[in-house]
Amino acid sequence: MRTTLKHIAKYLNVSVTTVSRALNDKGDISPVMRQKVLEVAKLLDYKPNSVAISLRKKTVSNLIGVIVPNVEHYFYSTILSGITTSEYAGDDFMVLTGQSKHNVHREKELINKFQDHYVAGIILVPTRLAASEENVKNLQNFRTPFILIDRTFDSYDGSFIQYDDYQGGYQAASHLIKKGRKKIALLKGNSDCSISSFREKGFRDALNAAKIEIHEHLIVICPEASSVEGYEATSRLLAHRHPPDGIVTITDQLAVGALRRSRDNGLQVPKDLSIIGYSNSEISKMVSPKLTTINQDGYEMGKLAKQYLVEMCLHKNVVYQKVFPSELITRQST
Amino acid sequence: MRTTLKHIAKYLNVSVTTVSRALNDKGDISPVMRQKVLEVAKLLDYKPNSVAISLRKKTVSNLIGVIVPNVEHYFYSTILSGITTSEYAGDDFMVLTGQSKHNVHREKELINKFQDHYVAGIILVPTRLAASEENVKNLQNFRTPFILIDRTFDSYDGSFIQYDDYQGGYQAASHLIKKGRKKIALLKGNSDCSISSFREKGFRDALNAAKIEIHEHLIVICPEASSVEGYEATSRLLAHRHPPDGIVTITDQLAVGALRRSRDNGLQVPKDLSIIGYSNSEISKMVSPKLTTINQDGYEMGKLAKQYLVEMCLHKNVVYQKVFPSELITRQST
DNA sequence: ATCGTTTGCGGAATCGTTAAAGTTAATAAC
DNA sequence: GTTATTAACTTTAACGATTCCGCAAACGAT
Repeated sequence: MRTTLKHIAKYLNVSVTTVSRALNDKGDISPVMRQKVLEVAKLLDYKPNSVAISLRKKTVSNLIGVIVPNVEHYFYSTILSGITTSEYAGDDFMVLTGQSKHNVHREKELINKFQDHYVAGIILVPTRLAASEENVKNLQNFRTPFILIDRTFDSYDGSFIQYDDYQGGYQAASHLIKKGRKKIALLKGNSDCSISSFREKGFRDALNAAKIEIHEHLIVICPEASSVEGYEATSRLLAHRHPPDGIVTITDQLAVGALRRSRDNGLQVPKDLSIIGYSNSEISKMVSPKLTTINQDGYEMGKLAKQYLVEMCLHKNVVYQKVFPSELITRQST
Repeated sequence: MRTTLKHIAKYLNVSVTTVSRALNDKGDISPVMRQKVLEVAKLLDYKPNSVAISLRKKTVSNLIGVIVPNVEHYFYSTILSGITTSEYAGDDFMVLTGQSKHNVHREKELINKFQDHYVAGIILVPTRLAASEENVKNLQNFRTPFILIDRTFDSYDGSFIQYDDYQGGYQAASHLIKKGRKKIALLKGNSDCSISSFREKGFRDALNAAKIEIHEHLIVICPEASSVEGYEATSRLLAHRHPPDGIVTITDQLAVGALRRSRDNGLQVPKDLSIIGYSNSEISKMVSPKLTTINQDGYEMGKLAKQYLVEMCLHKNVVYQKVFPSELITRQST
């Protein structure tokens, strides 16, 4: 049997309340008694029962809920890793994990279940879809603190952490321009994906600033942003009368697909064609030539999100907002 | 405020006990009353408070704990994905996630915290280290049902799910032999890693069965099993007086490193050198040439583990053991 | 009519903890 | 020396659910 407050109380012949107060150092308690209780607690190896605490306090537990679209995806898994690795001092939070699988309905369900379990707070990596906004707005009606990672919404004024996607797109395009590329293609995502839109905007602004013409036929939508799609899109691009000499992509997966297709076409990367990825994923370092890419450190985002969230649980009504500057990582593919 | 049993009871002017019994369909309750309670419960949108249930019933909750060495690792993240994706009927289990980071101490800590939270059961992917055995033995002393994934121990008689590593090593080596390779190298892991040992045993038996000499200098230990190590190990192998014409590896990462080094040496894969990976990871499909590898479907393992665990929670003292046959996936690198 | 059994429900205790209110005894105040 | 005040506890009551025990009505058997 686990040691409870009762055991300690009986041991010292005091009331349970006294023991509770001593351990929490809260309320009327004498230093002498406090010391005695602490000793016995250590002696009996007392560990607070978090379930009972949750029930009693109704919401403040040492549980946080995390929702990512997909744990298999490297970027999301690094976020999760940053959250679950306890580097943050005094941090014994447990992490409830759920995958939305880019399904808004499931996302909502998970949020509900988290609240059932009295989570202290929620870290949410919203779905790529615009519909996630509804869930976020709903979440704001409750007192459960939460923080968004990677994506936000226009009118959103709560806590969030993200990378500067506009700047990332700008940087990627500028890099290719600096390398002397003139016909630059873009493999982007769906139009209702705000991240892709921001990157595209940066891309366009960079080309405009350098007075380089934007060929709309070189801008291809790849909904899944997978390597297969990248392969096929590149296939079509290269078959065109005016093929590109540079390709900007919004994921490393797309870039890897583009890379494979280029090689299959007998092209040399980066001599004939420059390719730049996005995310600095594991794969970007393993393909050859290694991918130039835009860094996105999910681990750091996750770590910071947890720190923020813990602070938010402690002091209500605090808002943390952080935009990491994007960072170009130059390797062999450009 | 959330609806509780009390609310329903007051609404119907009956006792809380009756409501509880009606909802759980357990104990003395008349069909008429049961029906009435169910209706009101739906009307008031009653949802059971899992925290209160946990506290009262002490252990049976709808929470399970999962420990993987590292969520960033693709194989482990697919396992986690299989567990958290609720494809299993009537399954509203929440998942507590923790990373051991291959640290036995941390593994133990996580197990303790899971038990603090009254998890119904635990899914454990043990550390690569032999020391994990201690934690598992300890776990057996409690009544918390648990199941191991990927690794087990000699005397272990509890539930587990794994792939046949011996067969995998055998299959990988046999495949290269069939391709006419004579000087076959092995990039393996540390000696205290049982998985690596099993694969090595399969490898050796396959070579022996085919009467192919095993050159000990072609067997290299790569503790991290990373692509960098694969690159360096291959570097040394190729510099040898009798370089290999085939390389068996225990991870796709090692194989990718080997691939890169081979190309950097001007060798053609698979013409001059065959390389085979292990795990059928994302990367194995993205490099070029695409890697021949041994399949390990983490998603299926995770999914099954959860099914088993749920059953184990329902009917105590059931033991599930499953060994998936290994499966060769032939691609371009051999 | 009487007794035992079954059926269906209510009351109260309980899980481990916290919070509000109540109780001492010692100290301070005049 | 009587009355406030305070410090340091204890008692009691929750949080939301389950479960043991008890009780009354209904039923069947003798």
